[in-house]
Amino acid sequence: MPADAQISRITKIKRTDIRRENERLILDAAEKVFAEAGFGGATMQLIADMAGLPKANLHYYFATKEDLYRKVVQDIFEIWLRAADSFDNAPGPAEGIGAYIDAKMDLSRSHPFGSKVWASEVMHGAPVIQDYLETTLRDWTDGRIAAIQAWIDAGKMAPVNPRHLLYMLWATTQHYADFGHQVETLNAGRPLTERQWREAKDSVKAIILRGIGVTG
Amino acid sequence: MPADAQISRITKIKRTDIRRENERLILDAAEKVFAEAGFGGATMQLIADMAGLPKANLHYYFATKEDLYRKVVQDIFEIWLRAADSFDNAPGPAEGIGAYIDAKMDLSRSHPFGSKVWASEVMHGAPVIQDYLETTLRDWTDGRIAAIQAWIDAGKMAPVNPRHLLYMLWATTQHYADFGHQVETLNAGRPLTERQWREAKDSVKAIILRGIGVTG
DNA sequence: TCACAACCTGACCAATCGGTCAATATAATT
DNA sequence: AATTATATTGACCGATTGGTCAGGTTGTGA
Repeated sequence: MPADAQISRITKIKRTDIRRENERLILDAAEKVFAEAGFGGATMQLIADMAGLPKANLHYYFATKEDLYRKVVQDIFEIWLRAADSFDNAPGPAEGIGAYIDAKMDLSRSHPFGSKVWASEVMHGAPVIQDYLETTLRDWTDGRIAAIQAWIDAGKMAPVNPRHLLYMLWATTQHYADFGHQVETLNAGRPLTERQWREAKDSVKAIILRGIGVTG
Repeated sequence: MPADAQISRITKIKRTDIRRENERLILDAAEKVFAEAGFGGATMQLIADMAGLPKANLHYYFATKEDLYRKVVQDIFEIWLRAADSFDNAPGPAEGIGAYIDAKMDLSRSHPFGSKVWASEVMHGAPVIQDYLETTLRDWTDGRIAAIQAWIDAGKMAPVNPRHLLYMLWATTQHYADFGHQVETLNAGRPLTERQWREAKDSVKAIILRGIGVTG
């Protein structure tokens, strides 16, 4: 019975490992609780229970609830931005936008909690990441708008408003995470299967790519 | 100075008027506070202050915070469903879906708080309106899917997956309410002008209608 | 005018919240 | 082995929360 304990006690546990592992435990639990209850509804006690640590231990690693929340939101934002790499180095909209839709849809599936935390943060006026919106996100958006406009000027796609196209991409792909519960309810209460996820991705890509005048 | 008071004191105030007016005051304030702070972050005191009533008065009209919240969510759901009328009695997808986009976009503009409350409710697992999702919403969705499928079968639009088309319509139109703060930030921090709202609606309609093979 | 019902509200309460802290245990360093 | 830095935690605290209630005010129908 104490076999596990024996083993884990034998393996050397370094200081840095302890910190890294506990911070990971806490951040994962926090992401889930913040997503399911919102910032106001989340409690440090609930996060502690889910992380399997005493509440006081959370405050050892993260001074305040807001600090913990800020870290969760920032982590999500970075993952979210990294999906934008799909956009770059693409010869045309079919590849660039197609790959971006795939990447964002995959993120909605793999990081549903993070997506909800982000949505909640923005919905409540972005009290924590307002500066990111005004700097990083604005720059990123301007860059992609320019890229899309270049495709339009090159005759590679229909002359749609690039900004609203971006909004449509964000909204549609994140819908499958943020409104995942609704999607699941309308799917006989069952999560989307592998096949259904493919169908969703294909449907979104088909409508949007045709919508911007790109033949699949 | 007490002129106003005089006037309002002269006009007969009926019992039913009092109840109706106060419930309206409370519901409007609640919708805004729930939208901006979430259910957990909202406080009865804050709602009371915004409504200009003592906190105890709120509990006279709504027994609990959850009762008040439930009423807010149900009201939004009905308004939300009513926008679906645009869909009906339409000869084809160009009129039906075009009008639906217009209606939902107008709702995002006129009822941004309600949209956020709904989004928040669904994101948190629909603890209050789960039964509505399983009955009313499911029926409504099935009906529209059948209508879209009929259009497809009649050769009036491209053979896209009707369900995912609906999700795209919901996601895109509500994005302008739920992520309104982000949209505003990316618009130099200013709310969309009348002209910009038209541009948004036209862009969404253009991409989607072309995306489903309907020539504008 | 009167009696009743609806409406109003300051004061209060138990429960829960985020956060603190002193005491202890564990690992790293010398 | 001794010392120091890091990690752990139960117990605690002031503040805030949703909700209650007794006692008052106001409208209404007889």
